[in-house]
This record gives sequence, C-alpha cells and structure tokens, in this order.
Amino acid sequence: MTRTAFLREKHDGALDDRGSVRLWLRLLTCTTVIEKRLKRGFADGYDITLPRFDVMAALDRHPEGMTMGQLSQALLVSNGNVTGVVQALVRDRYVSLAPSPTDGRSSVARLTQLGRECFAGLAEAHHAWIEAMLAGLGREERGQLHQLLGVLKDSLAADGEKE
Amino acid sequence: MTRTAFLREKHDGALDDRGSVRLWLRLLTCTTVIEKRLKRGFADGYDITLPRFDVMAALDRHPEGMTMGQLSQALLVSNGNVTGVVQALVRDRYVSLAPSPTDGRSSVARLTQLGRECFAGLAEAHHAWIEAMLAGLGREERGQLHQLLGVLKDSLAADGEKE
DNA sequence: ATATGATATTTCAAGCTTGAAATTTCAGGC
DNA sequence: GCCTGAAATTTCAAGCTTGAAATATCATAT
Repeated sequence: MTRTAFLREKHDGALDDRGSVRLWLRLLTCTTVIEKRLKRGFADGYDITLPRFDVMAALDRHPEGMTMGQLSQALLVSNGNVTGVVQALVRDRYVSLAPSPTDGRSSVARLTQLGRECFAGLAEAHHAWIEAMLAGLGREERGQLHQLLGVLKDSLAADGEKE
Repeated sequence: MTRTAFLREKHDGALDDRGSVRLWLRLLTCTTVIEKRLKRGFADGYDITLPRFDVMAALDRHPEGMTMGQLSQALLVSNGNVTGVVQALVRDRYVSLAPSPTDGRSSVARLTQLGRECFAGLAEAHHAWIEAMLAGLGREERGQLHQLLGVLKDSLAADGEKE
C-alpha cells in the first residue's frame, strides 16, 4: 500500500475561501513544518536550539564580532531577546563577550574556537536537512518560488511604509 | 524623496550562497514579518493574541464544538499548548467547555455568543490586513505562489515519510 | 468483573519572544 | 566641566511552545 503522503494544513477545510487568507495559511504551514523539523533535528542530534544556531550563524559570518544591537537587527528579534540567547551561548563557551573598545555602552560578541568548530557541523546538518525537505522542487520551481517570495517581500515592505 | 521601501532579510548577505538555504531564509522572513504584523494588529486593536485568534477561528468553523485533541490537530500545536490557550479564552468568556457526552476523557470547547460576536470583527480585520500585505501581488502571482507552496508542501510530506 | 493496553488530557519545567521600564554611556551645546 | 537628549543594553512580567510525566478514562479480552 503505497499511499501518497500529505500534510494537514492549518485550518484545513476553512469555509471562508478567501484566497489571500488561504495563501497565507499555506505559507504559514510550510514555514512552521520546516521550522519544527529543524528544531527537532538540532535538539535531538546536537542539543542546541534554533535561536542559538541563528546567533552562531550570524557570528560565523562576522568574525570581527557583532554588538547586541547588530545581532538584534540581523536576526529580526528584540534586543532583550538577544541578551538571553547570547548569555546561554556564553555559558556554554560557544561565544565570548568583550566590551567594545570604541563605545562603552556596547559589548561585542564573537564565536570562540569551540563555537566555530561546533558551528561547522551544525551548518552542514542544517543545509542537508533543508536540501532534503526541498528535494521535491526542481531547479526551475525553486527559482520561481524564490522570485515570487521576493515580490511578496517587496509587497510587505510597501505595506509597512504606509503608517 | 521617494525612496523605495525594502525589507532586511534574516541573515542578509550570507556568504554561503547555497540556494536552498537562501530560499528557506526568504520564506522564513516573509512568514515572520506577516506574523508579527498580525500579532501587533491584534494586540493593539483588539487586545487578543494570535494563538487565541487561531483557536477561535477553528471553533468558529465547528459550531458543534471541538475536543482539545481536535484543536491540537487542527492548529498543529501540542496538546498541552491548547489547554493553556483555551483556558485563557474560557476565563475571558469567549469559549465554553463542556464534558463530552460520549467520552469521559474529553471535553468539548465551543464559542460562546460573546465569542462569536467578537470573532466576526477579528476575522474581518485579519482578512483586511492580509489583503493589504499581499496587495503587491497580482492575481496571477498569487496563484503561482499558492501552487508552488503546494509543491513544497508535498515535498515536505514526502520527506516526512522517510523516517 | 477485571486486567491491560490505548487514548485524551493536564501539569510542569525549560526556553523563546516581546515591549516597556530602568540603566548606563555617549555626544554636543553651553 | 556640566546638562540634556539620544542610543545601547539589561531587566522583567506576561504569554506562547514543547515534550515528558502523570492522571483519568475507555475498550476489550479473558
């Protein structure tokens, strides 16, 4: 019995068939599913959380270090949030915090040697999981999806300007 | 000065330009932005949270009521989660809980009259916000995006089968 | 009737997230 | 040197989320 797998969609079977809402729910469902699988993968195999991975990824691309504010901007999360996540990473010896030499209010976060080494493995797993989840999309489809999401991004930016 | 609005993308400027990861980050960014705006809109204008709205939306489409397990499945969240959100809605008189007549383990949640009335306004606002955020996409583009996300959903379902 | 495994739910600790308030530091103007 | 507004950060309460453990109930075979 080779039944084809399918995924329930959030609010499946909604009667209010307003297209824009259905599109949004589908977008939300895809993102949620991917995010949960990544989270699970990191938790099961590497004992790390997604937010911590995000911080490490940002720091990995900025060997010179990043301030809390820069991290907050790069990750689209609040300042207070970054504080907690970075503290956890410092406690685990993956990240070091040093006072900024140019601005007494800021401190600069950097990956430690241990952090860099661990992150290499994390990034590889992360990439492989995503590749597997996108395996059903051809090269052409990926390009189209990326392009359409770009249009959506622009639409969101335009809408965000209006207040 | 009419500068064109744009949106920062999570991990913008990543050096590891692996296409699948970039596609995922763009998907994540769009979803995150939309979700935050909905959340903000509900919090500012209606003093309600997104999870509570989700529960009310599910119940609105099931006037006969839903068990906790059904809510959990419909919303793709854990059982324990539903318990807390429903309790908050019961406290606010939007939802009623009654023991299931057929199964002593289950209780059935329903929208109260107050809940139904409030939800009508919430749903209208929700739809309008989404419509505004998608305003930059034409009819054709929406259809394509919806279709491609369907392909992605199938890909996720296929990948999920593999364990 | 009862034992047993399955099912529905709640409880709970740990972690993420936000926004607002408080704190510290900076940068100019005086 | 001081004052003042701006900027960077931390703190904190409230709320969401999960997964695991605990409870309670059901369904069935004996």
